[in-house]
Amino acid sequence: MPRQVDHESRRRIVAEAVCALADERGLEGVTLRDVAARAEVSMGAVQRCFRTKEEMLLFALTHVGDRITERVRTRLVAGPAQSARTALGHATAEVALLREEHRAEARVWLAFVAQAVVSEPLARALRADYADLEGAFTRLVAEACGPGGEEPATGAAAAAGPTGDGASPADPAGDGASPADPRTTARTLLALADGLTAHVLIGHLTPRQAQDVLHTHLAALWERPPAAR
Amino acid sequence: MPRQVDHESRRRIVAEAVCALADERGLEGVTLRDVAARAEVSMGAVQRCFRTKEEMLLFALTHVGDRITERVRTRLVAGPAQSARTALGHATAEVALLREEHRAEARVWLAFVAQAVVSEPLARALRADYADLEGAFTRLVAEACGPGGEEPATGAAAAAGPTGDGASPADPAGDGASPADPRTTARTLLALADGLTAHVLIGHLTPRQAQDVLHTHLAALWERPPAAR
DNA sequence: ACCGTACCGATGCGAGCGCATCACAACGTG
DNA sequence: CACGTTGTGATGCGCTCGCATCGGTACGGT
Repeated sequence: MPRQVDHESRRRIVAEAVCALADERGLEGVTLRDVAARAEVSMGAVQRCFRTKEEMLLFALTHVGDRITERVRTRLVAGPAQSARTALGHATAEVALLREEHRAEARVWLAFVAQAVVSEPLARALRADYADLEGAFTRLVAEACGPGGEEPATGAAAAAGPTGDGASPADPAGDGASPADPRTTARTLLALADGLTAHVLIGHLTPRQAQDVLHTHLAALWERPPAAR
Repeated sequence: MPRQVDHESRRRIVAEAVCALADERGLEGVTLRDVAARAEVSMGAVQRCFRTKEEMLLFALTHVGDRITERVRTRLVAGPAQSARTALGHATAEVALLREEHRAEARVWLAFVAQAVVSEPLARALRADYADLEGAFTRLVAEACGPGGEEPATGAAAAAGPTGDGASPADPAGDGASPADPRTTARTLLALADGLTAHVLIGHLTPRQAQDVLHTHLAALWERPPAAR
């Protein structure tokens, strides 16, 4: 055996095994032994990479999160010539993990979300991911609905990053005619995407039906006067 | 001891204990011993009520599901004089479990949704609940947007029940100007509510922010020409 | 009054868990 | 070429889990 192996790549291999197991048997079915067997390494190797099980799960979560946001970013810069509106549609569909080949990721993600409710470290990682996504979506929405509405999206809008305001002030007036700022629209899209993911996973909706819902919602967005948003 | 006790009420007590534990420690933290201790009964009593642990969880899930749908129904028939639009807003907020006192139910619900991904019996129960909700919401949407849009909701529209078509046909034309039928609108509301619930639970949104998102989305619904929907 | 019966609570069991430990093997170095 | 260092994989330990079992107990019928 080599005197020193690439720890980082091994961590990724283990993380993949965690995801595979979480996909088929849920997060409860993820044990150190099974992970080691699935990753085709010894249990000791897994324990060398991660001091504790929770640390392993946390790494797997950030691994999946990075992969998803990376894919969204790739999807956006791949077609910079497209309008911001279609770019937003693609990004949302990507986040919703509706495509068949990403079903596994969706299951893993939902499992982690549920676990994060009772595990603060996981919740922190999840919040960071969502903050990034919300920032990117907010910029995209502003671009799609703001100036003209149809011109191509700039690549810069796709770059994710922290947005600053942790807690938005929320409109003081409880009135109904709220202006619906881009941030709120982005939050709506994100929550809708996650809800659809869950509904598809438990079999309440087919991927096609979820796609329809998403498509209809986006279409309704553009029909409203863009300047008002 | 009485020769025969009320099994049904005991099952409910045990179900409450399951929910309490799932709320604070997640579904993985629910063990037969702890459930028995929390319900202040012996472990043998729990095993008498439910043959297996999964049967116990399934009962707890339907218990919670019934309570939520019951609350939605109550909320609707309580104010029959209100417009269908505000009724729909109240119902959606209720399903989203945004109120502080229902946070526990939200946590339990999310835990069950995640578990249902790998447990077909749980998934079945969940699908049944969602089918009911979708039916009720579809009727409510049709009433709110259909004939006039503002007249009071009838009590009949609030009664939940199976709707029939298991798989909607989905529009054949892949075009953008879809008419957005009430069913699709209802599915959007349901998915949005669930997504918001999850985002609040993991701390990405505050309840207030989620309420704003919901409120804005509903307001946008009514601004569009009602006849077109 | 008594006995049958249905129920209860405690205990036992096998399995599986996360984590700690340890002898060994494979390199880089003198 | 020998040696120390370092990573490795198997094994052990303490614990808790779900589930099965069993003697004790308090009714209800006759």
